[in-house]
Amino acid sequence: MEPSKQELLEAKGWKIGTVSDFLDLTPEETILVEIKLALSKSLKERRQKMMTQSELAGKIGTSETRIAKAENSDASVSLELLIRSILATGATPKDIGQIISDVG
Amino acid sequence: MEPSKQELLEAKGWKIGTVSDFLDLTPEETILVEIKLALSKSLKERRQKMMTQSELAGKIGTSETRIAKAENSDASVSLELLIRSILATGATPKDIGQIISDVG
DNA sequence: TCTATTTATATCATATCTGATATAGGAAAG
DNA sequence: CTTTCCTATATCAGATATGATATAAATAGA
Repeated sequence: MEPSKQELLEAKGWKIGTVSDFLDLTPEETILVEIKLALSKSLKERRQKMMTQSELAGKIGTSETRIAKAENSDASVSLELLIRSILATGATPKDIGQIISDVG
Repeated sequence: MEPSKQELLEAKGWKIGTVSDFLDLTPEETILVEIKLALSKSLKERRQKMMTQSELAGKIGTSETRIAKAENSDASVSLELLIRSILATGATPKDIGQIISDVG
């Protein structure tokens, strides 16, 4: 994905469904973005129920900064960090599979 | 994940279930590795049914080289490239969710 | 209010991942 | 044996993601 296209991840409050109309994303790129947004949203919901961003960061050896970015769909956060973070909330592969399945 | 731990991804032919005994992986790290292995395996199966590595590479603007590495669970391949590759085979979020759910 | 805690944003050097290139192995057909 | 096509592996410069640090903005409680 090109840098310019990752900018949509910074459009935090935007309604999904309008993003691919605004930027010229292929269907596959759109799905990938929606998967990332869904993972970010789920991470925030799961994490808030049980611990602070700092605590979660400690579990996977990263910083509170990066967890905040992950939960806010910052473009600098990879799928890998999103998945690692969600796993640190106790999510199972089934949980993660469900989040992704629900995208579409 | 530390570089040394990514080496297990190079243990291509190994039986899953023995890897976390050999390397000192946390349960979360083990799950992440297993997710990557499952995605690699699924990518290869799906792609082989419909096109060559070069054709798939062309669809997402990468090289045959990287698709070969993705299908062989090379440690240099990110989750992002794996997902982008699988999407290029026509996989839906439900397909991908199912692959990950099946991990455990 | 003040203070402590949590979350968010910016910057940066380093680490990791990338596409590209070169090259070789392997399989199928002539 | 060649040739052709497909796949695998190694290397590398440049791009992207990383953890760390600093700082500010919320949020909550006294």
